[in-house]
Amino acid sequence: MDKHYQAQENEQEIYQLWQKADAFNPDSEVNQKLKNNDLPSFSIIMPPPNANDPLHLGHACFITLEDILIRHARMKGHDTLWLPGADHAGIETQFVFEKKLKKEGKSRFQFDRQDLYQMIWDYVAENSQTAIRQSKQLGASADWSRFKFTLDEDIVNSVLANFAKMINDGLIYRANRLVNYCPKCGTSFSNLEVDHQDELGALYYLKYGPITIATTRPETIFADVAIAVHPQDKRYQKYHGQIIEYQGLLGLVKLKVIADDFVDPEFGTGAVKITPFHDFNDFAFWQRHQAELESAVAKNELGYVDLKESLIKEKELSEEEVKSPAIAIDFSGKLTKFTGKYAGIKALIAREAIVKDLQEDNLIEKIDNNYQHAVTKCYRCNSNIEPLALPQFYVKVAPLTQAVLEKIDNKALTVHGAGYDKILKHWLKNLEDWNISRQIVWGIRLPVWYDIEQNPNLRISFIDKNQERVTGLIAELIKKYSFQEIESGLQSLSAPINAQFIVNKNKPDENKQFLQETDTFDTWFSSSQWPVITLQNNQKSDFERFYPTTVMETAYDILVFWVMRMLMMGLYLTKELPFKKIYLHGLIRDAKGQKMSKSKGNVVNPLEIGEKYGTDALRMAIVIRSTAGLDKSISEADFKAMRNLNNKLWNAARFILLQIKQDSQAKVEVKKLDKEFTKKLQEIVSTVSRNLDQLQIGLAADTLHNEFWHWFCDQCIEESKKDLISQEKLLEGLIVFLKLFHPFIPFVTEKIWQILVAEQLVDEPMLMTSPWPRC
RNA sequence: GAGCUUGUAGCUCAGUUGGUUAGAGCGCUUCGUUGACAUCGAAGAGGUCAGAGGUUCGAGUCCUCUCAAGCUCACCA
Repeated sequence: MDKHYQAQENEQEIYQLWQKADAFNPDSEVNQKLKNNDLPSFSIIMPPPNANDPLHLGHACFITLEDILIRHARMKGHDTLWLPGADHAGIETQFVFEKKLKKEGKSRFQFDRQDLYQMIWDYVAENSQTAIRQSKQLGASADWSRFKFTLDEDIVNSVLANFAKMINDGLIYRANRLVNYCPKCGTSFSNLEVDHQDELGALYYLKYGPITIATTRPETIFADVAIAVHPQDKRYQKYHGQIIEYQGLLGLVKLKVIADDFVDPEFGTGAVKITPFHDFNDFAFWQRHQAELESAVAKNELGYVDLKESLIKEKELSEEEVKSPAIAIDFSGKLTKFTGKYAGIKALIAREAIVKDLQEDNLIEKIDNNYQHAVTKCYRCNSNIEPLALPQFYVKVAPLTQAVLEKIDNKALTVHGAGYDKILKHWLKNLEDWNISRQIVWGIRLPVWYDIEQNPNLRISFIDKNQERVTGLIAELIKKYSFQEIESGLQSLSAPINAQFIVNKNKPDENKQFLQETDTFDTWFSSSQWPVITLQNNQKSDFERFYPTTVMETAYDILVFWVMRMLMMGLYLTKELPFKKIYLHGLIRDAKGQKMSKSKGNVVNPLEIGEKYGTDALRMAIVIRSTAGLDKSISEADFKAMRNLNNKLWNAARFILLQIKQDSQAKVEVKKLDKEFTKKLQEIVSTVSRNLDQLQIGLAADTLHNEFWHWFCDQCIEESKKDLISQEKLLEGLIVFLKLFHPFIPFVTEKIWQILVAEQLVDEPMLMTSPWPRC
């Protein structure tokens, strides 16, 4: 044996040893032999990394924690499965791909959806093997033969079938509401995917005839329908129910004054403009007061009536548009025809022009330029989110969250991680319906079909055979283009809220002209079913054998995105929660406790650390003294210290082997401290086992480290030199420590074990599939 | 506005159902070590466990309040 343990030389070889024995697969011979049929199965579904992501410390963290639990369970004799996978990560991936297109001077609008999908598929395929290869480098003992990707055909079929089931059960419905729309990303987001940032902006006090209102968004005034005031506010009581008139920027404006106690009389002037299609509060107001407002809007008695009148005359307005409130901003973030001369200008730029014109017309009372308020931002690209009306599919969450809450109250679930059980419950009690439609290509397309004869008002855009982009209503376009040309070049489709549709995996009738919905599912809609559908689409008995899974281990920051939704969907689909325990780990921070980020330049690459100090050192540094739910700082010194631990283990083994070889003829003799030694060793086994059973992984690692170094090495080995402890006991101790350490530092322990095998000092051919010490 | 979490050695953090003298790594001081390991060992300095009160035979651990830091959600016309 070398004087120092050389991690780099051994790791690959050892991983191959395990793979050759098929030791990750619960069905393999080695594992069947190890299995204790009295114990329940033990399974973990690996959080699927984004197929496009290179590995970072976050991955290293979950791989290490899960691998520890899995290796421990396997050695204990559970029927053990760790099922790996990858996620297509819809918006994330399409966003990265579009950036790449932009660099090449191209845009997604140049391609029809089939071509775009294929291009992204190829791009992802290039990178997706990297994550698998790197996970293996970290020692992950996952069963790669059961690997699943969210866009695998069988997985997609399950997601589609479950969508149909939910439609039938009345758990999914289509509704036309305001959504969080990012004009830059070109898609809507759920409430969980937007950020609120405080910004210094301006609050404009605009003169609406006799009433002055305060607003931050003057560019939306063209879509106003009413003014809201507080019912008790004496200043405005004489106007309740009245229609006020004044000369606005683009002619005559008529607005109805309505009392509603959502208005704060202390704020601004106590009067608010109501713009239903550009603000969530105003939309809710519109729904509350629709009876009072709708017919007046339809008869063009509210809003910028002159402007609308001229649009009607010029036949620029469809019947449907006349009947509902105006829309001032479109999905590209530009102003619409309802804004007259400002049409086609981007919202923020138009705001400046409009404010200037309002000032010239003396329609601004004052401007407060020091107004601090929260602006909603796209979590992906940080653009301003535009609340826009769009028909979307929603999951009705109340029945699902209720069922989960009942299970939690019945103690069917334990959450490990600083207070996150309470946070989970809070979310389940307050969750709003979930918008699952996304206007992107990279994802699972909704199995929803529109017959174009029944739905002449479908608004579509497609690439024609001359590679030109064409946009319009299907009823008009079908006169000029063949159905086939439209369908094959289709980019996007927007169906009105009253559209008739059929839910079916394939086109419902080949003889009719059906177009498929172009929206794709929110990535989390498929991931929320992950534990169920990965097991259902694997080996025949996997679902019965491994569901519900034992532990869901993941970072706390995706508790609500993923874990909560898996609970809801898993319970709905199978009548059982998808896991019994949740273990949430924290973020890994740098030595100063700062978040790692590319811009700060403090990102640690786990593979570089692995090369420098060994994968075992990396793994041990990540978990030792870590606590569920709390962040952990790691510095270079920590990796070094753990490298030293591995070397210490190596040298302890080397010493014991040297002694045994030297005195190979010596008689077996009981020494003075042998009995005490055995007792203490037993205590360590039971402490570490208990820690691991209770998911106290950081504590288990700390216990092992201290007992091995300061008791076994500093005391026992020294005592054996004084002839107080026998060699047999030391060897026994080494074997026990190798087993206890193996889940944490699998490579160095297995390497030492292989040396013991060669010296015929142990019976089991592999440490990985040897039984856990009895306690 | 509401909720959650954290506060222990110079730094980063453990501390298991409340139970001897509160631990580890790194750093610091002194000494040692040519036969396991300098990737080492021995000895040591360094802690009013944020503060105050309470429960208890006994509190770093449980309860209440205060202070400080961080995170999340909601509102913001």
